Amino acid sequence: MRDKQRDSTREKIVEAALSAMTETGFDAVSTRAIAQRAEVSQGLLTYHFATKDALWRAAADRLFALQDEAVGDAMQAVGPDAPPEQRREVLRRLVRFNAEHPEFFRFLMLQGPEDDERRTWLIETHLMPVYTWFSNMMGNLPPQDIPHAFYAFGGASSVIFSAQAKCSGLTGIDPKAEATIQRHADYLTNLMVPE
Amino acid sequence: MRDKQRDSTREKIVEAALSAMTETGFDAVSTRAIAQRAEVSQGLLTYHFATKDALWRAAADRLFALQDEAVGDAMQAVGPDAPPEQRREVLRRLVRFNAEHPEFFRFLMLQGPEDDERRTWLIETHLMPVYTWFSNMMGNLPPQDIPHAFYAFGGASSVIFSAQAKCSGLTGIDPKAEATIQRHADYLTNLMVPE
DNA sequence: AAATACACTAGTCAGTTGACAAGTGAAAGC
DNA sequence: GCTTTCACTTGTCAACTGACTAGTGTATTT
Repeated sequence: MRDKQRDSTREKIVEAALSAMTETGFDAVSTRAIAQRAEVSQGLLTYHFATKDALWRAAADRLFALQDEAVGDAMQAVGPDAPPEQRREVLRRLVRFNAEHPEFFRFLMLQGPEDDERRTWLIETHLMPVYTWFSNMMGNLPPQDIPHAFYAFGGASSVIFSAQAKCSGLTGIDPKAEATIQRHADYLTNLMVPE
Repeated sequence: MRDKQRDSTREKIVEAALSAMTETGFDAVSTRAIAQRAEVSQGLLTYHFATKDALWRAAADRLFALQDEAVGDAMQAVGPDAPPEQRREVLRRLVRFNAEHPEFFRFLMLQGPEDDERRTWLIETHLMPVYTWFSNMMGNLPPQDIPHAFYAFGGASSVIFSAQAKCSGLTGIDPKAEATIQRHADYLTNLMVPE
């Protein structure tokens, strides 16, 4: 009973931290602002997460857990010899994940070059597995193209959703609309894995 | 004589502000940190630029002036009926610009949804013209594909360079290397405008 | 029913923030 | 040569930062 309460509070805090941090970045967000979003006292943050840094890591863990849940199994199942349609399906799911979680890409981009330790931790703990799966899935490409495909697809599939407010103001289309997501997925899939 | 000094100082400050702000974001950077980079006193920032916000705008102006210098003329020259090779050349130059100025894309991404006024100013003043040129250049595509092409190419051509430190740590390739830039330009150009 | 455990709050700390006020000194104008 | 201009520095301000300490109240254990 008390444990359940504890977990739900921690979750509420991580959720608030994640959304706050992906709006303005780690350093720009105060623990008090996060606490206010989570509707708890500021002291409670340092109670559950010793430092702001630890809270950042908890937010990262949550983010990659979400990604794994959404595309992990599909991505691992598709190897270099898989039929193109399977690959296309995984790419479509990745686009959809980025549309539903624009904070994922923002979190990665906002983590700048300034903090070596956080960056290294992020690469080793979370980024490397994803890159390995992607490499395996796209193993049909020439090996030297893999990093380019990874970053090209990563950027191409995310920016339109992660720069949401700018996108609708600029192009008039609504990046949250189902039709937009669908069209973006189709557009990219056709580029990367032609039928 | 004094005017020249004034201009070079202002430039030094804008330069420092730009590099600092694109590392950690607007709110996370202190005016004192910027002043230190520019090797001037903190008070001088408020002397030349009344507020931190004004300094941000000056940084944006400089960034888009750089872009215009690098690709503006080429982009405006290529219309919907231009031969593919011309379009390919502009895309290659855009990739190169993003490689040489990874701070450009970072600046755009770090500007989150939090500040309406800055975002609107950025769209109307700088983003809209670029989007219009791009639309015109890619006028051979179905109109409804234009926003998707814009964001897909924008993201695909930038992230590998703007996430520099993460990229070399993750993939082992050096995004600053000439060969990498060339390869990325070729890879993307072939995707977007097949020969 | 008394004792314990612990999720949680309030208050406090030194250090940092953006902006401003007052002063300095060297170049430009007369 | 005297005055004015102005790029620039120093010092100061209230407001805010992350982390810590000392508590409080309620559920669980004995």
